[in-house]
Amino acid sequence: MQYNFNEIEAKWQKYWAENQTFKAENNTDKEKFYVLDMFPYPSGAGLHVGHPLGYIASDIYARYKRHKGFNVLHPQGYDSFGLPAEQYAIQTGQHPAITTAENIKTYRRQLDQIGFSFDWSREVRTSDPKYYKWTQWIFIQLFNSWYNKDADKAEDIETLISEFSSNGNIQVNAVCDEDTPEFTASEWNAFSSKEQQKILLKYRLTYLADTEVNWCPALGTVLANDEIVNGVSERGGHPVIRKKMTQWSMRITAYAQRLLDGLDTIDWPQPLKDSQTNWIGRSQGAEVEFRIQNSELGIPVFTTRPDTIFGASFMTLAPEHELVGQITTPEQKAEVEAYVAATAKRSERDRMADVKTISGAFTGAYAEHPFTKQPIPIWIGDYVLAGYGTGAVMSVPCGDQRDYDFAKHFDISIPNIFEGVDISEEAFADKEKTIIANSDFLNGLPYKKAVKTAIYELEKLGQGKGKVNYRLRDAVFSRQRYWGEPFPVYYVDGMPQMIASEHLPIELPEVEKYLPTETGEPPLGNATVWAWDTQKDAVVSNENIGLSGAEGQEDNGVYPLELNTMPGWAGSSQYFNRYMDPHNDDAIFSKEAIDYWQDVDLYIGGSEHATGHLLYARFWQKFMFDRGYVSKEEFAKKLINQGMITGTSALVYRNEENGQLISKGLIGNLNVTPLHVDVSLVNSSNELDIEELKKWQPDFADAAFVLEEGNYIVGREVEKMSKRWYNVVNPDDIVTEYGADSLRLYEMFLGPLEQSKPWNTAGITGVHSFLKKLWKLYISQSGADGSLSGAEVEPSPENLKTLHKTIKKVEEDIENFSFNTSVSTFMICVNELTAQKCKSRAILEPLAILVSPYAPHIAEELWEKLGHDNTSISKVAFPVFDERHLAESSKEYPISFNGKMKFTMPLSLDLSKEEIETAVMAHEKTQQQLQGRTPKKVIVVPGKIVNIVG
RNA sequence: GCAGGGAUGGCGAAAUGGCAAACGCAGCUGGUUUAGAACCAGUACUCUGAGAGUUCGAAUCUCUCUCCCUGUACCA
Repeated sequence: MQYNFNEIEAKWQKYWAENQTFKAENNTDKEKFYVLDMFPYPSGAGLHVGHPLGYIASDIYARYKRHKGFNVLHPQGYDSFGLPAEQYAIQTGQHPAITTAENIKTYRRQLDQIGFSFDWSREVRTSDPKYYKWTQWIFIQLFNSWYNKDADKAEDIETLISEFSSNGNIQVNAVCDEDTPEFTASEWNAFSSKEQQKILLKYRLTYLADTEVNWCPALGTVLANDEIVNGVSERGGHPVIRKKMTQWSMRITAYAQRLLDGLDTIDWPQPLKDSQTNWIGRSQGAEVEFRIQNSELGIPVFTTRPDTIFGASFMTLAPEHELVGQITTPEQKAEVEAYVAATAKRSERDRMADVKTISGAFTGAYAEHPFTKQPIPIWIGDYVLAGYGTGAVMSVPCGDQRDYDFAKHFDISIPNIFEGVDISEEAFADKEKTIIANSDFLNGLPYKKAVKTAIYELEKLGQGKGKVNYRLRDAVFSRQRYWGEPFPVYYVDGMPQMIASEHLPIELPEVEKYLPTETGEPPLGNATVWAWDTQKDAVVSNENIGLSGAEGQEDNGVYPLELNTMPGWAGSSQYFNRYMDPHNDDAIFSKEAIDYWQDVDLYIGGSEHATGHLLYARFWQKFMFDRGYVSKEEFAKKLINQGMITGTSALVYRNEENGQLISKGLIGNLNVTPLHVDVSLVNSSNELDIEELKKWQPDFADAAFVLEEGNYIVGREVEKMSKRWYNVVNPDDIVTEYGADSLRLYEMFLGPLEQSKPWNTAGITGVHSFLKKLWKLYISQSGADGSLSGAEVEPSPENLKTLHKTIKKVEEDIENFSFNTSVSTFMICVNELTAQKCKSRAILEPLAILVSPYAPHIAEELWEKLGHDNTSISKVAFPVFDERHLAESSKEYPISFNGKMKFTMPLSLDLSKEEIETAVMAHEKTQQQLQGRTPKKVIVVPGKIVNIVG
């Protein structure tokens, strides 16, 4: 009976679906285990073989945990809002919901045929109103919260309002906008409602603020930084300008320190933690106030080196700094304005690319040194960024290379404040070796002490204090897009109002076209039914909008709704918790569900989400924790980044002399151009199928080929899997030809999970023939019914030894996520058992269970053949390793001389060190090696090795 | 520039202080057999990027260098 994988796989996939084999229960005494994949964006291209790698690994782990008796939650869903569907809609007029639904269908079919043990009853789609209802709900919770620094957590905005009305904001220690004014309780109570709302926005965890964006007038849209190339739009090459727009932002900066500290509590890859750490960018130093001469103004600067304050010979402001206009002297005005204008014209990208050119302008103004009271010239320069720190620096040329270069370029003095250091060529920035000189009270102090003293003296003067600065900025949360979550927000008199949670979801309105409006409003500006009626609590036609807010007009309670939508990361920031209770219409999840499932035990996905999704999700989780909705401050205990599967492109070489295609081995010194050809045209020996190539692209139909030994040998190149290089391998083809179990095994067999590795379809025959051997081990080839003969015989000690060393290795491998070595172990095991002609049920049953996480279809079929009718192998207990079967009485000891192994000899494991030494020394080969010399030393490691030195 | 990861047969890799290259692909030899293929038996290659150190013993630990990948950057 043949191993008919197509039939077997279809049969068991149907069985699992019909029996809901992998449905996780919320009410059970079993211990929980939550295995999660990063859910995919369903793109139109479908899956290639690189995509399922992480899913296969997590599926193996989930199946293993079920065998181990856990109640496993292993859900899957779709991150289905996003740009490609919208762009397709702009081009074709097709509603993104339709394209998205079609793509999901393809994804589901492709995922199903690989045999994943997902609990599909819990599927979520971020673009489903039933799902985004809760994304909108979280937004409202954020709006209704502020960050209390004293409690170090988010609290209900009502607690802040009551504090304001009884004590004002003087004693409030909150994370808020820089420009928040101070007020007393009576002042607060005297404010108009609108004024109060404006002030509260400065505290809310999501707030409206003016933000600089990249606006492309020709395309009528905001562009992300990566959509701009050389200052013009990537698409169309239109100019892009910086524009201030009112946008929703998330006060993630409130959580900067906790996001940093939390990293120590989770088992995530170090590179990922490092990029989050860098992204948050904590730096410790001081804020120093420099007063401007002949002026009331002061300029605060942030520095990590307050110890070098006596070396500050000038100040530099970012050209965009708000004080530039006010402090510039009439004589310098023309130069400064020209410089500011020139900088504004340069794109971010230009500025970043060109860091070598030094430019700047003198404002004519002077600041006063806090200690020496000497005048310090104030310059502007584009090496100072408006968005970091205070947008101004105290320039210490002797201690900072950029300041040094600037000073040299503009001939500003470079005082040396370091003991025994030569600064004639470059700045000196080694903190550890720093001894301060020429600095009054700091003279002779090393770096750390000098910093402390400098801060102490600044505080005494009232011109500075110790400060921690973060690179992390608040996250802009508005997008001028159609295909995203609408905000549950309407505007009364320009102030944002939240729609009450019970009226959610606010569903995306229909629009005629998915482009921005002619007046430059986002696509939702095209919607005609997009106003909120506060009487009916419903979305109504825009025509009903009253003349609300206008002086003397009657307010009919119908207001315009927000036109922006939420960014891609909104839907993915709490989806892992929604899986716990995905159909709950009354709450994002029930308390029982979150209490039981708690958090993700294992999260597998790509490292490209390091500073996006994974940072925002941690932020929202901490917020949900503060507000008491979840019990874990970190949502995923362990995270693994699977590596990328790269493609192995195939290349033919065109001789530029005569246009002939030259086989790779014959190129020599010829001038050739490599051309990509489809990988499916090449066999495992790199031989090209010339006839198929001619059919594949007409360009090759008449080409002449220069062969070596009768074949055309292609070149190979490992590149990213992409249509462009004709190296994409579709899992559907692999499944049809070799089966899902072969695909699963092969993806694991390729190499360590976290490593990037090239795909080469040729190698799959190895694991495929392993499966055939496994099948043969169980199924008698002669018996027509495929019955197992001799299954009841007692296993031999040899059989048991093979089985138990396999159990041990496979269990260790799964726990260590070393799936590639498990596959080798299975191969060795089956090779051994085949050689032993093992037919014993006591061996074959546990082996089927061991294999089942990796190759579940064949395992189910063999389990059934072993007589377990109509039951799934998926929840059978994992075999228990028994050391007794591995017990050995003797070992083949390697005998080495000065560390080089010369021969082996068998010795009993019961022998003592001395007995081993005696036996080894007595051996004739030892005497041969020594040639009469007496060894200096004999190292005996019982059970391992003997080393003779001398 | 900075941070992180890496370098082992022709290829993917295994071995994390004790017999380097398990397992598989490709190659070679032989056999059974075929329309194509498939299957079985057997087999070679190579000495861990370079250099130094620690050790009885190093692919593995330490240092220096070279090269490759990934991320990130006038961050004060």
